[in-house]
Amino acid sequence: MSIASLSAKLIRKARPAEGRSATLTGKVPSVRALQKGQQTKLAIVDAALSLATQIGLEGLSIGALAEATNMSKSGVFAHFGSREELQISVIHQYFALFERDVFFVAMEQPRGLPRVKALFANWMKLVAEEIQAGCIFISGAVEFDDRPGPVRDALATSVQTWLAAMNRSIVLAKACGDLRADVDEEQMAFEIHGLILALHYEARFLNKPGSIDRANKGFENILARYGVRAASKSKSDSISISIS
Amino acid sequence: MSIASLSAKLIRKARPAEGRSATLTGKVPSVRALQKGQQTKLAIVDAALSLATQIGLEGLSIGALAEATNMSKSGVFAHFGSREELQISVIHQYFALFERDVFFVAMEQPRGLPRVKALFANWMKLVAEEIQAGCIFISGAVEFDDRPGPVRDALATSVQTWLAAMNRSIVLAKACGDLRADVDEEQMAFEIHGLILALHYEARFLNKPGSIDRANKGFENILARYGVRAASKSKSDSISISIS
DNA sequence: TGCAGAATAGCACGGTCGTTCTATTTTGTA
DNA sequence: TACAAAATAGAACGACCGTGCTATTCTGCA
Repeated sequence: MSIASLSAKLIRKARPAEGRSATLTGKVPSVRALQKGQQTKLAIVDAALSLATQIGLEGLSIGALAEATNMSKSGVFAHFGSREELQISVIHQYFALFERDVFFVAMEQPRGLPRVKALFANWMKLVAEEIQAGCIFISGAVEFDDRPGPVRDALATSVQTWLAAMNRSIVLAKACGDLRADVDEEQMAFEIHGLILALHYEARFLNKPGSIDRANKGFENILARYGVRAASKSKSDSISISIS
Repeated sequence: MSIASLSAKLIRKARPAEGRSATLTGKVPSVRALQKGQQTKLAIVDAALSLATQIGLEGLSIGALAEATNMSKSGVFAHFGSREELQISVIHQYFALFERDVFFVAMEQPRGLPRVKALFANWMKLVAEEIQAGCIFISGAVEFDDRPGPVRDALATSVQTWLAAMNRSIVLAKACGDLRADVDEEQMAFEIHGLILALHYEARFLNKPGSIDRANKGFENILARYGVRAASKSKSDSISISIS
């Protein structure tokens, strides 16, 4: 629940609060007039997102975006005020998509291992579906790791929110006994993250077949290591002095 | 050995054969005159490499490179004939560096687990040292995964050569009994690759402390799973049919 | 229906990009 | 030392970029 509220914070920031309440109450007149603008703005952002997943956030150009939406450059530009703001909007939009298709769906699973599994499966599905599209959480990290500024900040915040959610699900799984008591949650999250990145790399860049299977197998291996079922084998010596 | 010759092929391709023999024989006059040119060209490529590790291969601009080397744009340009050729030169140069610092050093270790460990350690050291610099095998993969052409080809070839070398070292380790007989080498290589990618991502983009330790721990976990010591528990069935 | 104000278009500016062409300088050698 | 060739510089090109300014069109409400 605290995870949901954590990410909901970001969402609310993406779209001004006035716009939301307006659709509900229909009271404020000047806000209702904005509807058309918001509508095309959303269309622009959608086009920008599908463009950014192909050529990256840095590759996004207002000219190309104008052409893709059959608008003038200045028409597109007016909605954002700067290219950076456009990029940030795209990041927020992608975050919303990520939240909907990966996070919320998985939250329907009961806490514990089922939820962790669902998060990984959905995550992988998104990345795998995007083999022709690319994940901007991954491409953006490379593009902006040496480029400070508001775009990097927005990206880092989104990614960290997501990784924190993943981490929290692991903590919960450990707490409710689905994982061994000595599990280092950060370590486990790190290794899972690695699987996703390797999948994205080998499938998308190297076009290597079987990458999805390897990611799945890797996840099974991780579960075999950290799950309680794995520890039950050596139950006798699981008094576990366990140095590291 | 076959790994070395495999990568040596690439190196030789990077610098024209004439240039090399000239330094040995000193016979051909027109070639000796090239020396100065080759010299500054190498200086340019070095500058380009350190520039590319920061802002990426796509961020490389001839103007910026000219400024960095105190040359004119056309002076720099003349050495390559096109921006793409410059990018390819940078890739080859990085491959040579990678080969020297990661591959050749590790080859001094005896085949088997020691060599696999050395390869991973050197690989990680390069990526970790580059936390302030960035690995163009990683950033380039993202930049060019949707951009066909000679640059992508050069990058993919370099990466695949390296990954194949890593893979081969695992195969050898399995063959000489350091790894369990039922190890899926590709799977193991995939998981190791994931660790490196996660390290690069979390350390470089998220500035998360402890990433190096997590990568090391992840490698230990992989070894615990695939190494014979882990299997030695069930030593009786390690008569090792050892197919490959 | 008419009228504010929002939404969009058109145009131009300064800048950087890769590239080409033509001098000019530098190099290595006969 | 002189000379051919290689190496470098300089200026200019067309293209695209983000952005600001000023019309023009469109929208939604009185």
